[in-house]
Amino acid sequence: MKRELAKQYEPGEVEGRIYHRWLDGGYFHAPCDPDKKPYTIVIPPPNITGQLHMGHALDETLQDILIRWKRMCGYDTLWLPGTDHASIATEAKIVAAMREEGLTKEDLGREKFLERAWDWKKTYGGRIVEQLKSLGSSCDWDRERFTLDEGCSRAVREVFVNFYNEGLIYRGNRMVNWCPCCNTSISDAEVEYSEKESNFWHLLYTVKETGEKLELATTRPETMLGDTAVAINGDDPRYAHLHGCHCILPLLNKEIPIVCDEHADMTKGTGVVKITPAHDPNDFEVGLRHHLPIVRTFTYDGHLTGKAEKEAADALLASGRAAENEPEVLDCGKYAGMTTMEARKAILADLEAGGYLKYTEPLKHDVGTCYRCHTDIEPMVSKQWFVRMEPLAKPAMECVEKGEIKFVPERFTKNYMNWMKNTRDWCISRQLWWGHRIPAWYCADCGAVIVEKEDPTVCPKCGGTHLEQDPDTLDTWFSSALWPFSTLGWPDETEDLAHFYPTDTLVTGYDIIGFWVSRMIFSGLAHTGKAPFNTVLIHGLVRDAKGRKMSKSLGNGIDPLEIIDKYGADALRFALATGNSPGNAMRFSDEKIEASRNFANKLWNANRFILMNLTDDEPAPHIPANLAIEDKWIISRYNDLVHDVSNSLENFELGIAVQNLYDFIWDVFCDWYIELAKTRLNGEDAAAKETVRAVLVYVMSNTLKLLHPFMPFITEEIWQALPHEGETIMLSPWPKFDEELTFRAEENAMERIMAAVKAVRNRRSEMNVPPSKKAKLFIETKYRDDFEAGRQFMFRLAYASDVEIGEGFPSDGTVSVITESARIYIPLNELVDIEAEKARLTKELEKAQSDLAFVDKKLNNPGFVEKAPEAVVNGQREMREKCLAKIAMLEESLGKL
RNA sequence: GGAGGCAUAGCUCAGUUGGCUAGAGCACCUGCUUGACGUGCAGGGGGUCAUAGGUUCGAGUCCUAUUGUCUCCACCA
Repeated sequence: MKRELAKQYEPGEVEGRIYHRWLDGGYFHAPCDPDKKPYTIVIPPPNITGQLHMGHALDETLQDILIRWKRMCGYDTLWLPGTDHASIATEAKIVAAMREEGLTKEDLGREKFLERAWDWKKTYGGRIVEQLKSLGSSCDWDRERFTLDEGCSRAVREVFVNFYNEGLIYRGNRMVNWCPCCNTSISDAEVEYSEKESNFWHLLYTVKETGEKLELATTRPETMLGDTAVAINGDDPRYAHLHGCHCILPLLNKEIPIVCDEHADMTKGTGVVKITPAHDPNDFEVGLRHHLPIVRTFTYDGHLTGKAEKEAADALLASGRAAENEPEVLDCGKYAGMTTMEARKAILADLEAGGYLKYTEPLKHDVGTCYRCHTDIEPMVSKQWFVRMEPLAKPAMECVEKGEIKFVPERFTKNYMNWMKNTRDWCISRQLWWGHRIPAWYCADCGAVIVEKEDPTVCPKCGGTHLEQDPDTLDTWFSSALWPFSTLGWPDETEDLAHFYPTDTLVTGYDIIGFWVSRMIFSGLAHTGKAPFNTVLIHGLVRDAKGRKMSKSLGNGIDPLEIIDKYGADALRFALATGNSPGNAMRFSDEKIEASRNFANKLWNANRFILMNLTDDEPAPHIPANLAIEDKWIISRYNDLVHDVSNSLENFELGIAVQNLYDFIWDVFCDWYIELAKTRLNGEDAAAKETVRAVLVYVMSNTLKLLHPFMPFITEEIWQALPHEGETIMLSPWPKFDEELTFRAEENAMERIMAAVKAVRNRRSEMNVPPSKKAKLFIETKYRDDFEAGRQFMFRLAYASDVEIGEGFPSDGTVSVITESARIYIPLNELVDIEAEKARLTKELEKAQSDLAFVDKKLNNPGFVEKAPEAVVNGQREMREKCLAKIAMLEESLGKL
């Protein structure tokens, strides 16, 4: 039982050993026991390409705290882990690696490419999982999932087909955000805006009918070849005479109509706008309203279109199978094949030469970029698959309005609602290979579109066998949206699904409320009829010590693995939980992690002390008979701690729970109780020794349980070394607040003794009396019993050589120390300066009198006495009594001098 | 343009439904080989809680405005 512990805590040696013991014990596995209440969290699946960063570390720490706490509370607790295939991110990395070898996707072909991708997943997907383990995450690894595994893929297919049949998924030509670097469409949510320097180019288009020059400005002159109209506002008096007229498009000498549209804002610029339906989201809408031709002039990889592209498009249009809004393609002639930037230069040069460029105005504006590669986004009309959002968003908003899902902190509800309200149809197809392939087939014979759960071989319309599957894959977030139920076996009605779904708490950063949280909510409601979780706990981002976002480009990222290596996973977790309040950003600094490491070490040493005092056959934790006053005090304080920590956890106030634990362990237990305990431990009374050992073990082992969710490794290691019952602290029952363990009278008595100790120390320190110089203490008090009980502590804690409790002590050659409950004379003869004593006591008296005045002001206010809660008023009355007592003693002492 | 956060000690931040005269860590100053710990112990200095109003018996906490700062969303011919 008894074990020597090292002088300093060495996390490296402990953590791996303990984690394996937990794994071997199967403690993380949720049994799916129908008799127990479930508590479920699904992990936000990290990307397989990812490396553990501080954001993950925070996210996982918060989840593990909740999970370990609920598990100890007796829930059938499931923390379901897994990873995300991260289509764009992964594909981009593999393509980049292939480029090193001089290979392209096309060189390999789809099948070989996917083989590579799966190899990649095997290598790196495992890495992030191992990193999660090093944090101490108590995930049920038996249930680990991957968004592209068989089950998740089946769920994706089910959802796609159902939505398609319900008309909630459709395919069409729409304006999408195109990334010419990733070569794929991306959703609105995936566009990031950043400010860039550019220009307004003021162009002149000639009006055919009047010959006048119409001035308009553009930031994107390279799109002008695709202009199919010029818009003015119908109410604009400046251009009333132009209704029904036409412009001659420069360079192409093409006639295009002047249309009246509300999009043209009279107050901006000249009030004239060029309309390029194929390459601008607003212009696309204008084009639809006025039935303008849609003329595409860019290729999907960011070049200007030429003869080949035009011929292909013409053929499609001629075939009669083109979808609605199928764009025409322009052969851009001399500009064909140029990149958009090259084309901008060439076209501007030609416009200037032709006298069509009036002037250039410098401008800073926000440009949309791809959130993965930060290439400028090209708005393009393109044929894609979309999810119709309006019918899905409605119930998703209602469910949050009705409180079925609660955001913590609440203010993020607004964020969510805002996103849901403004969202447009979700573009879900991606021109990528790594992902869930769209389950749609096109019949080459009749052009039918077939969307089915099983791969079709024959066209159901014409019986033809020339079927071709859509080459595109789905947005990564399409499968993540199903994560809370696809991972539990949906669409099958599994036991896991019945028991663990809906899940309970979702923990994530505010940055993916739109990407992920909202999509899980509408998906859960649409497919399972239930909200996928009841609480969304939002945390902020982890920033560096200067408050900057940690990022690769800044190179200021702190690697959590290095921190674990140096300080231990417990210290990292504790640092991340400390001072963390929901939704707020937190900075990570060396001081913080060092403070946490020091705390772990403090805890470790407190237990070294306990262990070195225990006997070889120390009994299991229990509350012994014959408790001393200080035992009742610490047990009562501990009991309050149980209440406070439990309460804070219930309210997701993890930072407050951590603070409570820190203060109790360090200030209350170590700095006071252990010191108080030494008196008996070093004494000769065997029975008293037995009692104090039992109290030390009882309070410590239970406090370890409260701390366990935050610092799982060290608490397990110490708990095992102490007398204990059960295999692991992980599965020991969470302490309960017990009315029987509240001893307020003893708490008050101890407070009086401790106040006296502090006052003596303070006085001695002020007078520069070293601890080695002991002095006798004369104590006058009306709490005689309390001080009799506490007299023994005066020797150790207040440097007393002797203690006398009584009355009428001499004031000559002594200093008097006055607390609310006692006057203590310390004979320090040669050190005493009567004048200084007078001055000090006078100052204290003034302070006490002003304190009294402060209290009286409140108590003399009828409004306060009538309206404030009784407890608050009584508190003030007690305070008044204490002030009066102190004043009386101070006055008496001054009188004696 | 819309929405939201933050503003508290030299620094980084807590402060739970308004209720003892505002706390912690770090830094700073003074003591200490106190038989668990110097990653420690004891003591100390340091804040008119951004500004101005308001509600209330009572405001760091709630409301309004202002200033500074950060973030998100939208728009940008």
